[in-house]
Amino acid sequence: MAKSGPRRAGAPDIKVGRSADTRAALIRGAVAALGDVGFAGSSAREIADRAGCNQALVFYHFGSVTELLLAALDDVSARRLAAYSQALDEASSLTDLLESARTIFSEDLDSGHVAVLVEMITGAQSTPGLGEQVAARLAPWRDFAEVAVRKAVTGSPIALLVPTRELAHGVVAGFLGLELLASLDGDRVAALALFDRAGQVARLLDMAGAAFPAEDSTGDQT
Amino acid sequence: MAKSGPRRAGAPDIKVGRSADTRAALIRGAVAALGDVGFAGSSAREIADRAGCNQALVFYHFGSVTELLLAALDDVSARRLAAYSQALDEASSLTDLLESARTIFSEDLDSGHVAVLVEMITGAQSTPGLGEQVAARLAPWRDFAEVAVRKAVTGSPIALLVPTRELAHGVVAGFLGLELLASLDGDRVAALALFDRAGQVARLLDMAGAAFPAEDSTGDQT
DNA sequence: TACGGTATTGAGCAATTGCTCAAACTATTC
DNA sequence: GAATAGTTTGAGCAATTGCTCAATACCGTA
Repeated sequence: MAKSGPRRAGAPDIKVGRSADTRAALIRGAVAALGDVGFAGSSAREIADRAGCNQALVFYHFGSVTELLLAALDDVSARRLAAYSQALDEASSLTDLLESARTIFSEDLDSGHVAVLVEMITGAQSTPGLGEQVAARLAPWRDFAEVAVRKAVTGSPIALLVPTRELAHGVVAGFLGLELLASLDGDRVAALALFDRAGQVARLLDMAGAAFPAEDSTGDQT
Repeated sequence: MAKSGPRRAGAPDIKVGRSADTRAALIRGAVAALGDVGFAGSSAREIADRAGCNQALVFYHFGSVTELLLAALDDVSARRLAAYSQALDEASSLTDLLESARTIFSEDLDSGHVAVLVEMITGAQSTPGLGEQVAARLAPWRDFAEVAVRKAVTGSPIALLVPTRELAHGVVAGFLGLELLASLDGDRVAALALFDRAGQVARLLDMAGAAFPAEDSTGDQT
């Protein structure tokens, strides 16, 4: 939660007091609940129990369960976005960037942050109107993607695609130990994409060749 | 008013009279409900309304809502699997097979069958134990994959991967008009896979070259 | 027509949900 | 200590859920 900057306006200041701790605890409880029992199971009482407080506080501080879940999404999304942005800034090559993104994503997986994104994206389907709100909350990722594209060379927003593709893969492959889909490891997905788009392999390979001069030598761009 | 007839259509008002008809109507209602209001919204009353019968019939015929949803999954899965299997039998080449699979998948998308699979896979997460049952119901796909692998040449279960990859893509990209992810069209996903796995491109290309003697017939943009 | 089993219905129960509310607690300032 | 504002609590309401059940409509058969 890097809140750097001398003066940063824009964040709506809420009443400061003991309530800040409660808010934080509720958000942490929401993140934990989303990971453990999913979107459908994340009721006000479930979250409040994990936060160690009364369920009425959910409505006192956030107005509704949905708003609390969106706040949790914001929290996780901002944390992830900040990490990827920093990796983008510090990367000296695409290979470098890819490696950083993969490390960050792995950490996010362990911490359950990926689960929060997946649950909010998928769970929003069951609540009319929530999908648009989730999309709005994730809008900063698109801005990030544009920056990443400009910093990259090929027009492929690789820095964005890494987390989103992994997310897409995780959504299906990670579900409930579903053997069929879980058996599709990354290599097979890549192989599929190749076979599925065999007609475009040559063109893409040209691009890949430009971006990756050799397998282990890092082509430097910036 | 509605006459009984085994005509699969979108009209949800079906008069029930006999047991078999009621069962079929309930399954159709479940398929429609899963597509329209998702897993969480597919309650017994919601499904029964779409089937034009009383909600108690859900429990009379299927024992529980979950069993009805699983029956709907079976129905859709069997239909899809049969279509893909026939395409696999009749295909004279992998390119041929790929084209057939794509056509079938497109039809499944329009008919809402893909939505049923997605909803059952994703929604099962919120019900403890349901994930394993969904996995068990989808087990025939793995057997199909093995047959497909044997009939193919490269060891890549392309006929299976086509629907599952499209499914994975659709799960994320199709969600609620989520602009960020929806902008990831197939070409970009393929491009990502290439960039992400640049080190394996050469090996995979060799396999592709063996599998696709003449690949330009797909008419895709080059 | 009467009978017996099947299919269907509406009412209703227990549990859970999001959410409200009045009372009670806490911390700060007089 | 008292007043005030902010925070927390437990009870409770209306709606919805999965599911049960007794009553009844339906249908083939005797």
